[in-house]
Amino acid sequence: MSKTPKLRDVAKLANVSEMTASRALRRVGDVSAATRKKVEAAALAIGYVPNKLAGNLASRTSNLVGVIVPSLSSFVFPEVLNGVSVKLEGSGLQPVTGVTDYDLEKEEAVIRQMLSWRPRGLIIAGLEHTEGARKILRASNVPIVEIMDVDGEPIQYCVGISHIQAGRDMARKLVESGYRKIAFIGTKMPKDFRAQKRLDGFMAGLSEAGLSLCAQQLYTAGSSIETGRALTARLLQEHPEVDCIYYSSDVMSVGGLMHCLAEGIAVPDELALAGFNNLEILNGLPRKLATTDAHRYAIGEQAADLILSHPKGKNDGVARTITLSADIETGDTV
Amino acid sequence: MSKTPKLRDVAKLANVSEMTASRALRRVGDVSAATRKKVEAAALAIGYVPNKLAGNLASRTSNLVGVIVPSLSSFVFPEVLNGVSVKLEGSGLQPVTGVTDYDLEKEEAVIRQMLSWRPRGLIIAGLEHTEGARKILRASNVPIVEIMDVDGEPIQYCVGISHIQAGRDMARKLVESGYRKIAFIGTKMPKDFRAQKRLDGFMAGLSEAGLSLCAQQLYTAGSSIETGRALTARLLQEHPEVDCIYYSSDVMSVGGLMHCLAEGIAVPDELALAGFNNLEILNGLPRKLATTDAHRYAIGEQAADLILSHPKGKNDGVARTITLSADIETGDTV
DNA sequence: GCGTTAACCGTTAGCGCTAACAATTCAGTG
DNA sequence: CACTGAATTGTTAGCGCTAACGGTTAACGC
Repeated sequence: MSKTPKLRDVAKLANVSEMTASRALRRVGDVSAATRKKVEAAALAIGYVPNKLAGNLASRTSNLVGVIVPSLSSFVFPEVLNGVSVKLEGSGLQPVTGVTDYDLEKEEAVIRQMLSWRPRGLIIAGLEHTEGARKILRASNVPIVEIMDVDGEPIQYCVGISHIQAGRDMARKLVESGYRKIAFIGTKMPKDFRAQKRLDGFMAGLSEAGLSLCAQQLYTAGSSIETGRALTARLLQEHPEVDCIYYSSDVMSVGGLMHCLAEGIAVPDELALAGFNNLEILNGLPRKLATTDAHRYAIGEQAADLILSHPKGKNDGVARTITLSADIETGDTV
Repeated sequence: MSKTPKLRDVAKLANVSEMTASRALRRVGDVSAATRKKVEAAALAIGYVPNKLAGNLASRTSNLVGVIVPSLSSFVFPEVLNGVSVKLEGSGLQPVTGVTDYDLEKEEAVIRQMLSWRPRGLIIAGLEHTEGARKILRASNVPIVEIMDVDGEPIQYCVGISHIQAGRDMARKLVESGYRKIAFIGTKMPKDFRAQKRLDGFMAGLSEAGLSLCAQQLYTAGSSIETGRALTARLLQEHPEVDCIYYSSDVMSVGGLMHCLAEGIAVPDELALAGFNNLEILNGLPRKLATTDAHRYAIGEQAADLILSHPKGKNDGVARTITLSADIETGDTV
């Protein structure tokens, strides 16, 4: 029990060449069943664990897939990750997560770090990047999948929904349902491009109907039920006439619902609430709130699929965008 | 722009040896400021991205930290991951996540896969592993941190809370508060060792007071508000006398609260609810439910700290366990 | 002027594995 | 029985980088 055993040790013990041992353990090429058994037994006996650093270096490929997300604290990105994870399972590929904290400079550093592993693919949330990041991504010769959002210029592959459209659709739906005094509550807006796009689309949708936001609360911290509740309380105090609130996230709209429950405000009769994401926490509440399905899990799956099916060779330069439809779940609210 | 540039290309362009270029870019050893600038400029000019596979192989270390968790779908493990991530930030270490789906065989495979990257450390949820896994972990010469749970035999480092104690404490607290008809609702029990331990501790706590569970609902799917609500409804229908329910998770207890809100059951006067984890979703609800803080984030942080502070050399064979106190948040319930 | 020291840079020799090709074995064949 | 070709195994030459050590240079003191 001194050094960690190497392939050489396995080969010696099994009385074959290193190459044969390597082939046997990886199950590639022609190795007779007998020798394979012998090699496997030897590997097991000395507790051999292959060294991927060496293996990947020698074969000039890796089995890593980088996944770069702004945050892991929300409910959103873990689910994307989960979709990626599940899809990659069995393919031999391993997701590696990087977190950017909604900071594009940090994102560039993370991208650099990821690329230095020579991954089989890179999945990045968002279409906004620094020029430097864009440059190394393009030069990388690795399949790049930008996810969540399709409103922008993808580098190569792109899977997501149109947040502008999602905002606009929700505005239309709410107007159509008869609401006129519509407010907005959002968090972390400046750095969350997608939330910003939804708001832009939402306001555009209102304009189409000759309306505009009649109140607004912005907050630069993370989303939470508590925050949603507090902001809703404040907004209603200042603007009691509001009959409908659009939130940047379901977590916040649930907070709004909690406020209404506590204050005896009838939802949706006195006040309608709409969020975004279609999180699981919406299910089981006293009222089913309106939301837009952001297809988080599906986005993760499809991104993984794109990487899996990407042809080995040179990138063909053809960008491809998959737009998922962001369907509105009206719930009881609309 | 044909091949990806290598260190050699940088060195050539900067008119220095590869070694000097390497030192300059890594900022180790003695390199004059002038040459470093030259090398950095060259690297930037040709868009050099170092190859960590090669670098780590040559230096026989890596900057990866494996984090192995049962699931990413719950609210629990992403937060642990987050703690690890934040703590590792700036240290140059990168977390890599592996998911086991609460399956010990799969866990062993994931451990094997992680070790093949020769990581700087391994963080694994839980103390239960297959014999094979235990063996390779022990032989690996990599710092191993088992997290979440301290009720068992750690391999080396361990950070977590005692779930047995947590269950027992909650039982005592509830009994002390006057509840006598106490029920339990849990999900995914057979494979979730920690939930099982809490239940064991809880029942032990009841026994101490001469009580026992007066009803129980088990379910083998993931936790959700919806499931919590449904199981609560069923349990109360079958056992209307119940005055207090202990849930295996806060998500479930929130479901219970939703049922009570819908049915007009007064919480905690008619029915007390207690969960586990102290999730953020508990904040902002009409009632503050009782729970036990599982210190998820802190566990992640401390696990990362242990890896960071682990001495480079051989493991000294000294196991070390950090037990965080699982404090009860009584909320309005108790 | 010569040794001494420190700062800086280069040379050598791998890290542990695998692609590519070469070599061997061993039926089956005419 | 040499001959062919498929199946199986071995040999060679790195993958791209860095540890370890050796050399060079310039400054400085006695």
